[in-house]
Amino acid sequence: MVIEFGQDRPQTEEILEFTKTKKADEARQILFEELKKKNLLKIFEEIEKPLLPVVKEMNERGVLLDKNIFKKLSEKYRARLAELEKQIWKLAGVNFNVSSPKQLGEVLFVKLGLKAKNQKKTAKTGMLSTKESELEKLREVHQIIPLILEHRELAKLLGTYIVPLPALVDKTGRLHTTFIQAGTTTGRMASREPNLQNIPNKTDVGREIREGFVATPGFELVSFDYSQIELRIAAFLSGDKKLIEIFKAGADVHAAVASRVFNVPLDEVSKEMRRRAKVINFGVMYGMGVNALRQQLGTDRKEAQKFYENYFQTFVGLAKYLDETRAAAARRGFTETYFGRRRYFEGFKSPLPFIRAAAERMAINAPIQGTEADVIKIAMAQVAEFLRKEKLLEKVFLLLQVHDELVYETAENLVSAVAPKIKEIMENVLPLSETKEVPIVADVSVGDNWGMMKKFG
DNA sequence: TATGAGGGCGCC
DNA sequence: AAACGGCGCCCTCATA
Repeated sequence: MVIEFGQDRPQTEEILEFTKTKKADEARQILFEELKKKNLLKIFEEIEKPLLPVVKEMNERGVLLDKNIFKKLSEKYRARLAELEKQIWKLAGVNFNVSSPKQLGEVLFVKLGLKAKNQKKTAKTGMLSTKESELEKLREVHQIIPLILEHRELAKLLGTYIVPLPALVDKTGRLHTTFIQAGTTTGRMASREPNLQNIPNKTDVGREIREGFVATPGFELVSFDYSQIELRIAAFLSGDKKLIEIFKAGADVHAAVASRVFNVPLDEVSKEMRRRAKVINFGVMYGMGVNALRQQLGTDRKEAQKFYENYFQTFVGLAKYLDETRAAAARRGFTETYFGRRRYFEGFKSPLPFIRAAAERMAINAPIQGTEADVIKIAMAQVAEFLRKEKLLEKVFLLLQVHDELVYETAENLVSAVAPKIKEIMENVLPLSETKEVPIVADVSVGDNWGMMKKFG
């Protein structure tokens, strides 16, 4: 029997229907047989099961919001948005809904007649796209463009975070998401209603929103961030000698990669060289091809091709690993993380090359992203166990998990004692003996709110 | 008024 | 055209 559930939180009735049984006990048997068959009992018993109460507690604790901050931001950005709209309408010579891609496209591409040489079209309807990367191409062409981009950013943040979030807090001012433990195909968790795994962080405006996520009085927020964990995982999964050496040396990984690929001494690595290395370092783990690389780097095809080749000629172990992962996934129909978590694929059976290529990219990413998910899940449960043993359950609370980051709320007087312990637990889920000596590192920061955190230690 | 598709974008 | 993995949610707009 091939089980294809595709549901992250099935109700009991749905489980019974799915297993075609009437009794919960029988359904349980059937599901465990399936786990056994897929070699997933260990993942369930050792990673997911101990995590169940931890996720439950995290959902129930919630995070305190400062409504005042949201109110101020709301007033400020509503006003700015109105200003922008007025200016945009004036420059366009017509009043229209700036938030409507259809109307905006009409204004930009027909009325104003703007067009860059590589203006992309949308996938389904073939209209000229107004997405940010396309508008960037027109930034210097017309003064309306920067106004639209600012409008986009503010409208997004206002509509998605600033207005909705404070309306969702409970009587005590706390906001509760639902973390879904089995929310993704790779093993990562998901967060819903609201999603607290995509709170803005990139721009200054975005970070202001994080300042509204505050510590309970008497507590501090303490955040632990795995540093470049996916790339470290790629290094030890692939066994790539050079990449492993880079991490063992503990230097700036993107700069070090640039130094190797461009064949220049570390101190001669330019900003641009580092930027390019960073793009490909990330791209590799997503199965990026030359074309996507070219697009991201903003270079021509030839240069991107050369860079791509240099990269894989430098990191031959990584190249070999990626090839083998693709091949094994196609042959077996699934991939496995370091801990044995599987992801199954249908795409390899498809006659359509595009579908098979998509399956290959997913197969490249799944073991890396999935191992990251395994590691942080193990850490969450181990930290919880530590807090239990040390009788710290009323002093330290896990609030959020954001894939490679854990945010705890810690009684002020305990931060300096507890933070190093949590850091240590996180870093030793995988000891050096299991990572081919690649260190797993977590950076710690502390603050009264999530927007202004200071490096700890 | 409710629903789903489409375009778009926030995070890791 | 898409061409880079994993998510959830917003607004618009057509349709029921």
